Amino acid sequence: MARAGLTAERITRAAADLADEVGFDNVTVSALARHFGVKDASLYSHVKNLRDLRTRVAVLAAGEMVDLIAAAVAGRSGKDALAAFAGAYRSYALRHPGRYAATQSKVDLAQVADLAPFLRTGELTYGMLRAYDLAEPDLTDAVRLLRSTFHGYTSLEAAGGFQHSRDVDASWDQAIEALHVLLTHWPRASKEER
Amino acid sequence: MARAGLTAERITRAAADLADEVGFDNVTVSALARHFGVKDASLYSHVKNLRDLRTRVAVLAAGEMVDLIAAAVAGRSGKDALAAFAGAYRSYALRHPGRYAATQSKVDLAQVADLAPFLRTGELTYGMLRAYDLAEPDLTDAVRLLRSTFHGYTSLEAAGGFQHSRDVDASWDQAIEALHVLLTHWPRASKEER
DNA sequence: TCTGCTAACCTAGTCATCCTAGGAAGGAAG
DNA sequence: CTTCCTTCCTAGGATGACTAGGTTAGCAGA
Repeated sequence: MARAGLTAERITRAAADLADEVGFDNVTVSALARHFGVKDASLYSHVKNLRDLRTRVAVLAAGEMVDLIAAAVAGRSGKDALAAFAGAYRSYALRHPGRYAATQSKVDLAQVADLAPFLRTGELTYGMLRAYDLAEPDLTDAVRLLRSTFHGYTSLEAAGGFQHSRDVDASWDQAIEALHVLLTHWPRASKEER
Repeated sequence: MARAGLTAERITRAAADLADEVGFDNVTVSALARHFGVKDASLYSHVKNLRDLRTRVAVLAAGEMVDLIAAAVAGRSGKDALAAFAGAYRSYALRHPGRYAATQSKVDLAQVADLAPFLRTGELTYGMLRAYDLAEPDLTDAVRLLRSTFHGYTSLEAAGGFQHSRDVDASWDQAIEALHVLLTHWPRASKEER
């Protein structure tokens, strides 16, 4: 019998593709085994268990996503960078819903070998805000607000949470515009706040 | 043998409690049956299937949540109303993570008998923005941005997505403050936008 | 009190999935 | 050609969703 040529990487990639098709939660070891024309048990030589597989998909997706965002932001600053970051973020989340869901799943970071993809996203975000001249703790607050908005908007949109009365792309552009205005008029923490 | 006194409502409530304990995705018919000291099959006389059960939990949670928000917002307007809305929203999401996850799960609204809880949230949000004097389409855009931020922040916080370097409550207060500023300086859509 | 009916609940079974233990075969290194 | 590791297998246990069809509790009416 011919070997299927299984690898942790190939399995992870197939799992990510499957997640984009049927949803991250519906990725099953059995379905992957069928995809490779192989028995379920065979996958366990390459992947510890389902949680391990999910973690691998999360790392893969986080890496892909941060690469795309980095490429989009490169050479831009201020409002341009903000729009590029947001556009790349939303584009990835909508194009790869399963992969994106993976990045948002509770991953035990202690289990992750390569933390770089997760850390780079933070660095990119902080870098993007450099143009707005914020100091801590405003900087962290602004980062959190941006992340929340990006994640919230895309996940609500992907879940069909918005009615169709108003174009979703236009709303998004407007949201970016609004966030830019917000960052330029950021209400700085007064001294009595810590 | 004594009857357990099962009801769709009792099952739904138990499922919601279980969801808050172990997570919405980990709610299982078997576990609920065990909780009632009953066989799995018995639940299917009251609830069609797992999806039906999840939908019921979602409706229950949405109703509870909108009631709390409505109570918090009542009699307030402007920034006060915004802070009250946001506080009630976040408080519910953090106190009842399983229930909150249920409200965010993709619910086939065609299956839901009572749509009122879902519609009331929208009404409350639009009402809250009345003080900021926005016209369409800015109004819808602002609503979407607020919902995105609230949902994004609470779900990132619940998932442990924020580092511990900066107090999460303080960041939240600052975010509300920032959103208030944003709403008062909202960049209105110019005429060439539709 | 007895009869009947309608649920509520059960037994028994199917199917899908995750996962483990241990065996056989491909194929590269010696 | 032999050795040995890895890949993939068979076999099987456990849990969970769900169905078909039977039994019984407990109430309504005679």
